[in-house]
Amino acid sequence: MIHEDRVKKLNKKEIRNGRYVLYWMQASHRTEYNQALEYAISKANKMNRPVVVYFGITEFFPEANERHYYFMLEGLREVKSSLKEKGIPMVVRHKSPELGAIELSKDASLVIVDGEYLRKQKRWRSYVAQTIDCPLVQVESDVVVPVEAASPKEEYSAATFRPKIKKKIGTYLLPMKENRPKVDSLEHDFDSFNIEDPERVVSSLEIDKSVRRVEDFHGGATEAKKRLEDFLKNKLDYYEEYRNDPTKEFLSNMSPYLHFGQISPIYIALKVLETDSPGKDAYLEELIVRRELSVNFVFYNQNYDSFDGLPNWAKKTLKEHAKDPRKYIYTIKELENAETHDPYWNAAQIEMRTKGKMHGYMRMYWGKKIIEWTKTPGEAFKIALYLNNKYELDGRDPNGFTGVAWCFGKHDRPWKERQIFGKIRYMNANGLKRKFDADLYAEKARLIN
DNA sequence: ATCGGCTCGCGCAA
DNA sequence: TGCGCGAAGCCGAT
Repeated sequence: MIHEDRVKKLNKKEIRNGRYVLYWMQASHRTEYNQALEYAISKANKMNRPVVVYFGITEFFPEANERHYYFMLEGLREVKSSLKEKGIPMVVRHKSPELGAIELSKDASLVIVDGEYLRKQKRWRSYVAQTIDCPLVQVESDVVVPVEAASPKEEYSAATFRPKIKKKIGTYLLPMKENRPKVDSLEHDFDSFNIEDPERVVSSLEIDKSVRRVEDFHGGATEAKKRLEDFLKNKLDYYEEYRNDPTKEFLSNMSPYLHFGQISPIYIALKVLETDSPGKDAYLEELIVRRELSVNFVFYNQNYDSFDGLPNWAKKTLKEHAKDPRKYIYTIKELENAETHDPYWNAAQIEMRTKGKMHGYMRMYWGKKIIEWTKTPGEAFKIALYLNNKYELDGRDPNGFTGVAWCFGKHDRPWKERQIFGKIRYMNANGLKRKFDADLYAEKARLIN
């Protein structure tokens, strides 16, 4: 059973007697622990209809480049084959996602879509909801606690959000029974875009190819689970101690997989709870409280991707210091090319550019320094978000928008006023050195550059 | 090494 | 209305 709080009717149209139940896959690129897929299967079984899964690949997805497409396609290839094992066809169309959903809805009894919280995806959903002639039902499948159940409003900080979501976790963090569709529909013949070979697909698409795919991360549910097993076995015990040390490898590295929905946060959390590791609580804090606080931010704050979305005290103090003299001013190109005077900052930028994932601790330092080394905080915000979305495999994620905003005071508190930063929390290289061997980190980056 | 101050707003207790 | 407290802070005093 899928909890009713995950389910939201996006229009008021009636279920009709169509040929199949359509699942428009958008956020959750997986077949395991996918509540939207399960919901579609259970609806279809009740109506004695087959399930059809649809995915639309557009070349115009904002800020997506070869790095993201390749990782996504590796994951989608796996989705297609595991759906096939369940007797479910996956139809891929090479067009804007909402247009294919509308076309395929014409023969559907109803359409299910998974949950997403960003502007563009919300617009696609509402356009489809009003255009099609059957229900569009959203099932939130990439959070432990559905966003509106966790809190009815934008939260001020982790401290205000934590007690609210903690009370709800038990209600939603449950093992899920997976059902097979009763009606096999593989014989249905759909015109589908071939995604067997990610390399070929990427070269055939007219996308931004200036950011190459990475060697360090490969997409797909199998790869995600392999990494999770390694984390639980070898790293979780030391997570609390070493997670803020970027010279070590003690993070779960789940964020790219979570971003594309290739693994479920519920699946991860249940696996973590099966252990008796001392790192459990610290990790679940990140996976659930912090991650879903970021969903709360993008869901309730329409300006999640700009300076305007910051709390008033932060905007005020940053504006008051916008004209303070800067010792260093770098252009976006110099930052992008890791050409600053600061070897630690450069190392972080190189790590992101080369690996597709910057260490979590360095993301804070990295963002703070962009404020310090650009002309205005408004420009700094744009540059930080641009670089984050371009190079991180988990770019464009609620976590990314929230992480950048945090550097500018979101979910944080004021500190002693100083030049440029005002009352925003300041960070400097001494802090890095206090916590880990920063020169080793810089040296490692030099080797991969 | 450790500690208090910095500073705003939330939310609970009263 | 008062008060405690907060993602990773820094900084100066002891």
